[in-house]
Amino acid sequence: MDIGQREDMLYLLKTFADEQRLKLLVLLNTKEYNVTEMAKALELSEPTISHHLTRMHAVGLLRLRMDGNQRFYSLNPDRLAVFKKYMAEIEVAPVQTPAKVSDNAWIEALPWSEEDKKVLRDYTFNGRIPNLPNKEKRFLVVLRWLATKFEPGVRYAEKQVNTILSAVNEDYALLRRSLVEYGFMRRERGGGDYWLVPEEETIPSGQ
Amino acid sequence: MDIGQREDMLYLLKTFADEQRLKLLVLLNTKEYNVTEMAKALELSEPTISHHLTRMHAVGLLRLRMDGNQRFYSLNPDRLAVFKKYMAEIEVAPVQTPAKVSDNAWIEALPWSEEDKKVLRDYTFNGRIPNLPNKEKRFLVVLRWLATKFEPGVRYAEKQVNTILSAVNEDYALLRRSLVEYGFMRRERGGGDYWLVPEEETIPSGQ
DNA sequence: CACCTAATTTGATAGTCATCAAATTAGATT
DNA sequence: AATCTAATTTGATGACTATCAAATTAGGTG
Repeated sequence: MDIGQREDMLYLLKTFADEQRLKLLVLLNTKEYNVTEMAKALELSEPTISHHLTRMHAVGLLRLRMDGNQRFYSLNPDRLAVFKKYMAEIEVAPVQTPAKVSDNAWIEALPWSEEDKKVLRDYTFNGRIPNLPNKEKRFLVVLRWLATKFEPGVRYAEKQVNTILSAVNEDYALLRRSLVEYGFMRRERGGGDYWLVPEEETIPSGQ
Repeated sequence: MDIGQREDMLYLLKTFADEQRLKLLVLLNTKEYNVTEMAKALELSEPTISHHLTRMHAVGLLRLRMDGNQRFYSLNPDRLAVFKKYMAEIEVAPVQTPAKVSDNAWIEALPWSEEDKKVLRDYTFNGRIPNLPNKEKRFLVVLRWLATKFEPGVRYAEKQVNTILSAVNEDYALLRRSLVEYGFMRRERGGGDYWLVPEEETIPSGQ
């Protein structure tokens, strides 16, 4: 991606990155509109709409048709196509990891079935789980693994739990809730500390 | 595109729409970096880089690997893929015209062959031609039609010509030049007014 | 010309955010 | 502990910009 292209893309991006302008794009996707109509549709003043339209027109995203007093704006599909091309060109190179085998060594060390370990291998990356599995069965594997990150007999404040969980996935709230729901952890009545449920009271590993 | 998706996309867009963050993306495309390295590369302070990284990490674009004191950030290709998918989904619908038949009535009124009229029907939209045809043959049809917008015997200043042509397509300069090149109009020697070439001296209509 | 309507421009205001210096946290080392 | 290094957090500042009211421009019509 050359420098001129990046500048063009940056300006296009900044134009797109506004809630009202996104709404205008969606509107204009179906047909052309004049300024008054758009102001009504978005519940904004005409000067504001005019401001946005001027900007979008300046980057070439819009076409303008004059009709008497009125100005009808419509999308410029060509320009949109250019933008989409830029976006598509952003490389999603399979990030060349330092990829030490040791990164996954901890999985092999777990006293689990091959099947469960495969789930972990599939979903972990540098010790994190960027995307949680949807299937309940695999999600349970993740939860069981998360449980190993807590010490038996120790009481954890909610904040501590959050910190530990967020190291694995951003949606730590979901994880915390799920750990309790599925019986891996318990919480003090009335909302206090959390603690690990002893292994023998837990759902057994899949086979 | 549902509402939640649009919010997600908006936040992603805002994250992308910053010069430094774009640079970071390009950097991280090849390999992981720690904060100090990135600060050096972009010639910004560490807090500033940290600020950008935090944001990018919050929307899930980055992975984080801790190594002693250092924090290595890398791209999250999955999340990038999601963003690209959003972008690709922006519709470039073939703008559905108000399509009153009356809009096209003027075409039927032309004393031309069906073939030529079909070209005009295909390319006009509310009296404009948003995308000029590439094929020379069709482009000539457009030029012949444009010629009808000028009065025989009248001398037009360049600005007048531009105004008339830009009502049809933004690239009025190309149109003006082409009208002269293909012999539909002439220009005063030394660069002055334009005028229409009498019909009988013009390239005849296709069949 | 006077008037009406559509739209833009101008000017002011408020909110967001990129940036950096200074202070703080946290891991590693001695 | 004391210290060193890497990074984040805090707080302040400046730049940008979305928004609207008021003024202005411009086409259309009586």
